[in-house]
Amino acid sequence: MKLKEEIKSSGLKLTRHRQEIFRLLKESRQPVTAEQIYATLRERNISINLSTVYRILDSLSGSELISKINIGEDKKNHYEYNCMAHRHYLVCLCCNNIFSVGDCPLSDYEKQVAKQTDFVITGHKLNLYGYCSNCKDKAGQCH
Amino acid sequence: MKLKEEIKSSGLKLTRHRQEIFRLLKESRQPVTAEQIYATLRERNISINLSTVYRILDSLSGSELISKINIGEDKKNHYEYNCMAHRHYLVCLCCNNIFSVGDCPLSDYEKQVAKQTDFVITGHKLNLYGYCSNCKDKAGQCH
DNA sequence: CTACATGCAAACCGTTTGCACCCTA
DNA sequence: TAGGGTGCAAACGGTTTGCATGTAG
Repeated sequence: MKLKEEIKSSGLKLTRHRQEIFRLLKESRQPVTAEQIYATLRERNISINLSTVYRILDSLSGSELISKINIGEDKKNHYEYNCMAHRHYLVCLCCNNIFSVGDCPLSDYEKQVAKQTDFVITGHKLNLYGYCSNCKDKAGQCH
Repeated sequence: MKLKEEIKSSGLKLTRHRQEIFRLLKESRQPVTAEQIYATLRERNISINLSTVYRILDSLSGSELISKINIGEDKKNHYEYNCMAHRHYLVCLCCNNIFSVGDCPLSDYEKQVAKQTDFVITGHKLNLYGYCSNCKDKAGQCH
């Protein structure tokens, strides 16, 4: 489905800003923050307010067009196009970029923990930390 | 080692407040937030300021007596006695309490992802979500 | 024309910091 | 008594909100 239809069919009004943000997320290979989106749009001479960025991210998440992810290292949220797949994240401790990983080794483990703890387990989050291929050689010099 | 010695031997001055907070964490079966610590101390008629709680949590973490954990669901940090073991967390979506889990199934997976992505992986965080044994029956009624 | 989108400024909430005073070692 | 610990109030940073105006359908 085309970008515009995706937005419309989720019941949201089609706005210049919504299109730009949704496109940006759809084309980005990595989850990004509200600030990053804001900065990118302004570089492209698209005038927008930060709170509008947040509101748009909210409405797109509400319609499940994108997902909000909470890595928790810094306090900033990240957002990515919602491909409807279960994902894990790879966080670079040097450049702070986040990469998505598709496969998941955990279904057996969930069952095992459920048994041990008497929890009903409904999901999980797994983040891996390290140094990406760009940063691995300068690991010592990072923040 | 006794509580007081643990604090002293890490180079920190021994204070009423530090003792109380460290003891509270050591005795708690669950990771807790700064606010929870603050509230508990005041219930016990120990007068303290929230910023002091944060400062003590900072210094205890700095000395590795406790660890700071960043679950990321709410934006609050949690703290727990540092048992020096690698841990994962079980978060109850109803009462928001956090439980620690000891065992970890991920070392093979780390190697596999490292190969696929050309990352140097240094660690990971795994959180499981669900309903604890107290809450599992009222899952529908939670926030 | 109406309901939702937006800009702006102010509020929010968890956490941190500056400064004056206090107390442990 | 010196240097770290503490209370208080104010700052901080990411995010949210109230209100007046703008715009898509």
